[in-house]
Amino acid sequence: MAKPHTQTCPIAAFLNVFGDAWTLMIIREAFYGATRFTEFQRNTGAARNLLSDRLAMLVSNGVLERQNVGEQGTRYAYRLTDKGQSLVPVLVAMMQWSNAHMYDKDHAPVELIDRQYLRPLPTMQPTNGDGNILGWADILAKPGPGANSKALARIRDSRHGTP
Amino acid sequence: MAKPHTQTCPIAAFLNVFGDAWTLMIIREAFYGATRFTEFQRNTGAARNLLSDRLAMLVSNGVLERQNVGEQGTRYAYRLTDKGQSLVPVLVAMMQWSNAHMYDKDHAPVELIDRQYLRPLPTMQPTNGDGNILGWADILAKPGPGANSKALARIRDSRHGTP
DNA sequence: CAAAATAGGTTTAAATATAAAACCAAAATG
DNA sequence: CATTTTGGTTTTATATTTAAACCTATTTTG
Repeated sequence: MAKPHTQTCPIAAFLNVFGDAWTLMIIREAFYGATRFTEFQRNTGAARNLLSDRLAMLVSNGVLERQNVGEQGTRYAYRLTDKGQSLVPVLVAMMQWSNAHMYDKDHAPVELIDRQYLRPLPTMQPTNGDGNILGWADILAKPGPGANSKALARIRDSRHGTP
Repeated sequence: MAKPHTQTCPIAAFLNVFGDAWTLMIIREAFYGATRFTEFQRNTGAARNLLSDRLAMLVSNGVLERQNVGEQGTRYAYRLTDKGQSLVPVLVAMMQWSNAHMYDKDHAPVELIDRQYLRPLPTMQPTNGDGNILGWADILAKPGPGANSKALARIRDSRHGTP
């Protein structure tokens, strides 16, 4: 992907890395255990040149690392770094939204289950420090220490920013 | 966007709607309070033809609804439906990941704050029914009632599916 | 050990999508 | 009633994606 987003915004920054049709499919496969180029290709169906580009992009962004695995080189394994592993909440949120809204009741193709007790995971939701669930109305988007003047203007103009 | 993903998979289904550079920027703006075409255009920077396509796609997917607002028609407001509102966990997970991994320490441009107590939100994480935080290793991807044979094979072949 | 198959790509051409600007009609504003 | 705003559509140039062919090094097979 090009990087269309120049805004100083965490969503824009996220989309500059993951905002295309294939990158999160690659991440999904990495979580499901894929490590080899061919495995990603077979399981995602992405064109090989795109897959090549995206894997390199993810490595350069520190989301995956490429390890040499063959005896004489030219065999590689792509694995999630810690940075990549911490995408779990994003993937889970996406799966839960899809399961709830994209399929008829009780027709989800994949369910997320607690491995220990074999119960479905509750829907992830934002909470405050006390564990109370927060809706969007309870959340304030506050300019952080890295906000520039454009970001400040955008947040100020929104009907959801710091009052 | 085309819809490249034919897999029976909640991530693929999600990406068929949101897997491009602009759609989630539009959703972000909707959460921040934008409702009008021009407002989305100004705040995202998307080309007008693309914005037009994407808004129509989101309406046809039931994520936004288009309400007539002018007295004589041809003035419209796009608002999040309940389905759209329930994207909050996805957006929050993305923002939290970005804040943690894409900026230097204490340089996040936007922080999410509990509006009542004015404290930063804790990082959203998947939990089990008892509220215990689960890592990916604690989660099982189980074929749901809607899994077809291809989905079953993919989950079985993964190193993370039902044993 | 030779032959065949596999891994991990790169290159190329055609199809598709995006970007940017121009254009337009209806409605609101002054 | 002239001007501006809104909500688009159309057009053209550019960039990206797709699909297939191609390539070389390494493994595996017989």
